[in-house]
Amino acid sequence: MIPNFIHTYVSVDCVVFGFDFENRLNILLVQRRMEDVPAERQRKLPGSLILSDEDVDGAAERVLHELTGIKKMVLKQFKCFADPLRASNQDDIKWMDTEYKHHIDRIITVAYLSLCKIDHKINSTKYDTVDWFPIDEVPSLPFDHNKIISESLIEIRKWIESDFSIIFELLPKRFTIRQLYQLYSALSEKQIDIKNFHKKISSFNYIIPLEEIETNVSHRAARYYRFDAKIFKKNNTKLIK
Amino acid sequence: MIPNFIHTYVSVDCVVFGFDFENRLNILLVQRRMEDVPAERQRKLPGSLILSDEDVDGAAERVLHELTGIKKMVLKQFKCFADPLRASNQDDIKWMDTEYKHHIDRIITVAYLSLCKIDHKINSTKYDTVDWFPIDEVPSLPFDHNKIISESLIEIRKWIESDFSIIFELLPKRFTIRQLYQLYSALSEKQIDIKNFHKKISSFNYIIPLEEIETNVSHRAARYYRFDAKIFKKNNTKLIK
DNA sequence: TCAAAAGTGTTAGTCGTACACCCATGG
DNA sequence: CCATGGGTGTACGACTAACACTTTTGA
Repeated sequence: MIPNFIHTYVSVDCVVFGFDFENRLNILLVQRRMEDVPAERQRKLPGSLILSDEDVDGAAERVLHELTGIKKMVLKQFKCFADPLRASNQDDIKWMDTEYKHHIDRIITVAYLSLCKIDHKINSTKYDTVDWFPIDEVPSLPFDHNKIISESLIEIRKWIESDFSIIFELLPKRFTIRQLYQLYSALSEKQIDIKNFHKKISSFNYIIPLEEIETNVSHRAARYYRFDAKIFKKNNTKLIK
Repeated sequence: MIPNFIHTYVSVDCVVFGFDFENRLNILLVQRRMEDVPAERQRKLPGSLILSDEDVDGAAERVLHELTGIKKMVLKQFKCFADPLRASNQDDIKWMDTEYKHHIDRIITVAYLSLCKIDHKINSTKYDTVDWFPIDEVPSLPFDHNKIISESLIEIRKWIESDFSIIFELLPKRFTIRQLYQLYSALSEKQIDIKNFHKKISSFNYIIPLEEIETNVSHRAARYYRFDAKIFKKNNTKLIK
């Protein structure tokens, strides 16, 4: 043992975004089980220590699969959090003692972003409770999970900017241009006129108009569209600057 | 001890870029001392294990300071490398044994980008040998350092794109627009006509023309300019899209 | 008939690109 | 006087932003 250098466990934590029907960004939180702690303090980001034969990407894929039951989810590593005091809260140390059957007093984590259609069924093999929380209703979380979430918001915006196509991971397979507009507005600083946005989007050959239109709306029904990833990849350019 | 979960050392490694007078991107490599290994195999990225009271950013700052003697260098964390086999080469294990006086067989690292004016004096308090290598002349390196470098190239391009002002960290304090052009060309896919580049750059109010001009050139002497960070921050916008 | 949103068209202005032209300097 | 690069001007086309206008639907 070298006393000066850290010798520690390493975890991954995943911030999974969804976009709800009220045009809000949401995040998946799980429940950790602890006695003597009020239910509101029981939420946390899904995550896990890394196994001895795992790479970090592999660990994140495992966490996401155990969380949702979905096989292949898009994911992006965005930052390593290693503040020496990030796991120094007594509740957190106590939780790790029981969860991992071992006393852990420092731990560094590698944070991942992921995206999920909010209407997709969540089938967790690991957690009893998995819920969507609108980002402005996320409670106070253990460790530095609130900090991770706030940095993930900056990161998802950069991600959309550098690869517009991943925005469709958050939308249903068929969507209206207004839905796309509202999602884009929630994720981008730039505010675009919706009419011009409509014109621009519908001009892209990888946005395919469907026969279906909205029903039971008190205004002219909007057309549904789908995103064609193959055509997008051919053009490859990022068409929204 | 939990056998399934990794319990490991964590290091930081820094890829420090410079831009030489032949318009090539360079990288700083240090020498590790090992007997029975040919000199060509002795190069590596500057790095260190993290100390027990350090955050990763702090460790990277320490490494950069020990490497160059410069107090504040811009730096950016870009990726955690944690392949279980990244430190499984026998030479590398042997080197860690002597360097850290302890047997280490797995180690994960957090990679950082940094930028340095290539004419700045390097005053290392830790390494005897620190040298600039043009990126296409980087030798085969230990661990996954070659992989880290190739990913850092993608990352520095993204960085320039998202914050144009950091490009001036690589240029001398006074520079010609041609120098800036050549650096930009080396870092960007977009190829711009140099005349239009000139017109655009010189129109920015944070690019200040100096009285000085080139001497001893066999053509009309170019004016020197300097970058004014304060004025840039006021405008804040990224002016090259 | 009204409100609300879909969807199309027009126009003015901005910005990038291409290129012509003149300037300055050393060989 | 020529080659080389500095530096400025112009003109065209593409894209953006603002907004008017028409269409469709339920209440």
